[in-house]
Amino acid sequence: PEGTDAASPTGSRLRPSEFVVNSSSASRLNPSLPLSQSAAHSYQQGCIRMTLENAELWKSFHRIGTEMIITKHGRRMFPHCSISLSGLQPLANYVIMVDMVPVDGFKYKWKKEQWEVAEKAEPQPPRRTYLHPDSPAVGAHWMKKSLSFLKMKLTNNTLDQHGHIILHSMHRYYPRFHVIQADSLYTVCWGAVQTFSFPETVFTAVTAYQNPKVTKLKIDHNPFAKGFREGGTHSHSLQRMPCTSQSVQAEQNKASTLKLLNGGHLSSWALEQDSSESIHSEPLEPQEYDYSYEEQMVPASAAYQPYRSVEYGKLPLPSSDVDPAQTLFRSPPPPHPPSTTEQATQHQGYYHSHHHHSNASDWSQHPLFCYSC
DNA sequence: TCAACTAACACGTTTGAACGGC
DNA sequence: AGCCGTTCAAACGTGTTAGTTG
Repeated sequence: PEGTDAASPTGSRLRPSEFVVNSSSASRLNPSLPLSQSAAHSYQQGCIRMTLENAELWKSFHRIGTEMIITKHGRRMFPHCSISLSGLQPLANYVIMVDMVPVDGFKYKWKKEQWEVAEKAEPQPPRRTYLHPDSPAVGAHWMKKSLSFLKMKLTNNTLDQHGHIILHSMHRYYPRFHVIQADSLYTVCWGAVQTFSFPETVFTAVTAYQNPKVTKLKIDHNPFAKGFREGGTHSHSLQRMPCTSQSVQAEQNKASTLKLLNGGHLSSWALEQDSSESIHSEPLEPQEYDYSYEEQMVPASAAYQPYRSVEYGKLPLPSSDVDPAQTLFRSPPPPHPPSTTEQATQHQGYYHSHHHHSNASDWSQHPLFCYSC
């Protein structure tokens, strides 16, 4: 609430004025805000680092276009989200959470062995957050070993009562990890939020696998799918499936996407941008995530430059009253492009510092969080 | 007609209780 | 009594497939 002190990740107490609260998406995404200025402020808050475990596996899927099955009763992710943390205060309590963020404003379809934009995205389902079962725990605990979100499940059932993450099929998402300094689940909303995401974790939610390459990769790596490996009862069906080369497919996707978008919706930015740099379009989906906190984009390291925030200067964004559909159409939907981040030697998370200073109602958007309480 | 979705299925993995040995 | 390792059955998770839905 306004007027209440909030703890920084470093444990220092900051005056409310240091947490600029503004629920206006236009303000949060103000192109005129110097990034370096934001970054400087963020680094003062602490130096929490997050690393994606099994990053190579994620990349393997990312190269061909990760698909995640969603079912009525909930399906685990594979690869599952697993991270490691450093830079936390050993004795301070933290809560770790994950939510899923739409990559763009499109619904996709699998046509002729490639993903194409089908239509505008459906209205976003109830946004839920998965709370790591160890939460809250001290920083020393979180840094002791990697954190697994193995048991997090995805569902397409908007009436789900089990607290699973609700997603739309044929839409693209990426997991976003929140590190919140808080002594208990009840005080989470008063803590500072630091958010991380990884470009290679973008996936398309599906009710049935579309790309046979994804199926094969899952069978090869997921122990639960061992029964379907070569020599199994069903593996023959995979071998019949024709495949196009990655490069050709990527070009086809790009071409089809641009073709579809052309016709008044495609901006010059979309034409200029290489698809590999447009995976992460978080800055273009402000309407998707209406928390009342200042959103600061801070690149974690130079190695992650390809994952930098969008250059707003190239975007002809109106100052306010942004029509979600129009905004989203300004962003070229990436046909799961090969990520340039594969060149990075480290897999440190793309780091946003959300110095959260909001009221409890903001968190009421997280049913799972309520369940935990 | 067709793409998307659902539920049943077979198979392998995981989990945890029960047990025995030290 | 407590700890450790093994066994085994039940529960769980997986992709496939045929049928259903819109």
